Amino acid sequence: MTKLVKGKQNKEVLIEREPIDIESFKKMIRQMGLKVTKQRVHILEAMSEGRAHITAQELFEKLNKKHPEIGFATVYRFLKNMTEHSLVTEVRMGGFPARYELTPNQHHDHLNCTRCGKIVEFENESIEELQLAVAKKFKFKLTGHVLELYGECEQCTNKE
Amino acid sequence: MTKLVKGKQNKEVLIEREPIDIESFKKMIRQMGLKVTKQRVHILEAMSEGRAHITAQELFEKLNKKHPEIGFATVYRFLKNMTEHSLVTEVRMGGFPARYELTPNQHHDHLNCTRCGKIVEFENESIEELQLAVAKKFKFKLTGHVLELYGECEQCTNKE
DNA sequence: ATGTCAATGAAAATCATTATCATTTAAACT
DNA sequence: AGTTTAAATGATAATGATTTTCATTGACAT
Ligand SMILES: [Mn+2]
Ligand SMILES: [Mn+2]
Ligand SMILES: [Zn+2]
Ligand SMILES: [Zn+2]
Repeated sequence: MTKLVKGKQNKEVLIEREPIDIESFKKMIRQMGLKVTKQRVHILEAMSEGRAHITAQELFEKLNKKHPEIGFATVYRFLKNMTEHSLVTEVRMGGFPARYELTPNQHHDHLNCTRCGKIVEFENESIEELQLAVAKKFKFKLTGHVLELYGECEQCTNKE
Repeated sequence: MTKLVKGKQNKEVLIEREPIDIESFKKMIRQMGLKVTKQRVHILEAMSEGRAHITAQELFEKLNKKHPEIGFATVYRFLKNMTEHSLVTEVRMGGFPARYELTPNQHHDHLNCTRCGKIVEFENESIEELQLAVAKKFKFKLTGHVLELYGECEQCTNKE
């Protein structure tokens, strides 16, 4: 069953992202070997505007306003498609529902405020290198990693 | 409903862990402000022997053999208690069920083989320091982090 | 030994996500 | 432009992990 609950819209500190037009969206869909449907284009539009890290539920609710004809199964399905094709990155924080973002050119990890939900994107080349060194030490072929930092942001620390 | 399915028992490369006796288990339970029950002692016993990183289901099934009177609600409940008291550490890999381990003295992160499920524990002081630096840069008070490396272990790479 | 309140276990509920399936539709082909 | 057909959709049911409920049991302070 589908809830329609408002999630608080918290701040994000994002790395640069270039805007994308409808034609590019269609191209992206074709590149995945999928048919171009209005639902898929609308999903990509919705993801490219507003909050970068969005849950499937939030995305469905956002879409539901302008395009009530889109079912949430389609949202989940297409998010999965895009994740498999690395067009979208799935971010899991703790045991919470997965959040999704259009994969930017630049790799990054996340710093999360456990009080207000603020998300900061960062990249640290030294950490990346050290990760490779660790994998090498144990003779692993490194294919991916998850680095999530948790803490309290400045505003939350001050306002208490 | 409760399944009784065998999960494959994969290798682990663990940091040192000192064995714990029943009296210590009881002490741990009392320190959490909880009553000492046989169920809780049995859960701690089961966790201290065998695979270090175990799911709630696996733990329940393991216990079920010797102590069929223990319900899985109790297993979940006590794991949650212990996690909140940092006696147990919850490890989440991808979208898979959470795994639990008795928190060792030494902090560590994990390197996982995505083929065979092998888990290697490691600690890297330089990465820890760099994480602090990142948090500081964004004026966050760092309270925790998740670092999981994914890859293919040597054996899996060879046997393909 | 007794009383009290926490703990337990069976079962139902919840939450996120995935699968099913009848219907619609994109797009390849006349 | 009309026909064909497999892919896509959306309503709904199903799933899997975890949590909650609630009647009963048990730990432990007195
Ligand atoms: Mn991001
Ligand atoms: Mn570990
Ligand atoms: Zn904050
Ligand atoms: Zn392996």
